[in-house]
Amino acid sequence: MVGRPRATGESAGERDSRQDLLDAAAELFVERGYAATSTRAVAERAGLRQASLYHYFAGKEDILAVLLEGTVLPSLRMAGALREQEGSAAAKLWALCRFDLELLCAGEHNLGALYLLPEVSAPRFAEFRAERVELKESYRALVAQLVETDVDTSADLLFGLVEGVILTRREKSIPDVAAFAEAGADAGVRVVGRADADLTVIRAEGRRLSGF
Amino acid sequence: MVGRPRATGESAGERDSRQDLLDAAAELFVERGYAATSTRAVAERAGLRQASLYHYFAGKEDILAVLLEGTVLPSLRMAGALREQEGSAAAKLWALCRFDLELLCAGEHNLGALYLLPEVSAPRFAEFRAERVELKESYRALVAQLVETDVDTSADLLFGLVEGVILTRREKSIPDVAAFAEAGADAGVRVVGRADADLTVIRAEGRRLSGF
DNA sequence: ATTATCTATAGATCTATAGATAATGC
DNA sequence: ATTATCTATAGATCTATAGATAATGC
Repeated sequence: MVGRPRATGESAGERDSRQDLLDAAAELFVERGYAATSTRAVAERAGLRQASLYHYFAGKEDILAVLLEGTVLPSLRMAGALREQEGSAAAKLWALCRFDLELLCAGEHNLGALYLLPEVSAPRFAEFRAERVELKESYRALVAQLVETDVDTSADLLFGLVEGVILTRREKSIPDVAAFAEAGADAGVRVVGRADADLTVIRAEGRRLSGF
Repeated sequence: MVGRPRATGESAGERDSRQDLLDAAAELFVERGYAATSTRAVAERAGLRQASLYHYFAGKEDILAVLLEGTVLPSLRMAGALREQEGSAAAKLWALCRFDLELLCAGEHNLGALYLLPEVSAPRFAEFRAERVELKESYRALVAQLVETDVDTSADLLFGLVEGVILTRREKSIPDVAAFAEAGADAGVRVVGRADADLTVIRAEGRRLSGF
């Protein structure tokens, strides 16, 4: 290994020190929040001394920005892929809900909880926020094809249903993620007024669309 | 007014300085978060100097505890009142969802966002968290009467749908709160599988139950 | 020579306490 | 005398920078 050895004796994790820092920050930001997490806490959890963090990141905000970016991009890509396919709006909505729910439930840390941090409203994170607005637009466009009135309200409620899993996950672990995501997607299409009788068909088409 | 006058010249607000401090803290904790809000910021927004805050509160945590307490108690009371009435589970669930949604949408500040603060997981706020668990139990008990399988999952999704409005409210204002709350309650009973055909009846009974 | 780390620290906070002061009430 | 406020400050952070050091690579 090039460079001075760590004072702790440990060597970098499976990937590298930068990734060690991101992992440590993810865990601490989710559990304690951004402002309450010091650069010292992040660095030391990663096995480094506080100042060494500045070799990899321009500052604390930079770390949060990198973490946030990683959480929306997959959903945006999925929404785009669905848009370009043939299929019913209900099935696309089902597939999008399921995908987002799986993503929010996946991973050791509840990374979706980063959205909840009040610091995210700072100008520094405007790009991230714009991407979330774009994702919400995708939901809205599908909802518009499925309900006659109150498109905005339905889209708000549906988006809330999906993101509500972040709050659920904060208080308990979700044992069967796949089942939970499907049940959530079912609930999503019910919110926009699909009768249970149609669900079997929608689900089957939704699963097919997810493969692309 | 007894006591030394404020250095700012202002006198206390409509109620008293303690309430001025609570209002200021509510606004700042919701917008910037707990750790990122200094006692100086709270005191000065309330028109006092930093140290004067300690005349009313033992510390910063104490302020958050008081604010949190005020946000669950009304919902718990409503859940209790519904439990003691005659009525269908679907109508009770509708009424509870509507009540909570109204509450979360009411008030100048998005006080529900206080639940999102990572600091709430500290031992100091265990009582508040226990009360939220109790509220969630009320949802679960009603859901258990309405779905056959996956009671827990349905209750999680439903609770998420309701609390999701906190996230919605962070990004946009809700113009017609009453309409939004009813639409949300409708969506709630749909999530537990009620067909649209039954909704008119459920709504009518739910509104009647809300009056108690 | 380059790199990854370290130690040390300046300067800016922030919380909570000690004790003074400017009102009213008795 | 009591109360609500103030000023001042101790002590504990915390972020970011400066500059040293211990490896490898050439």
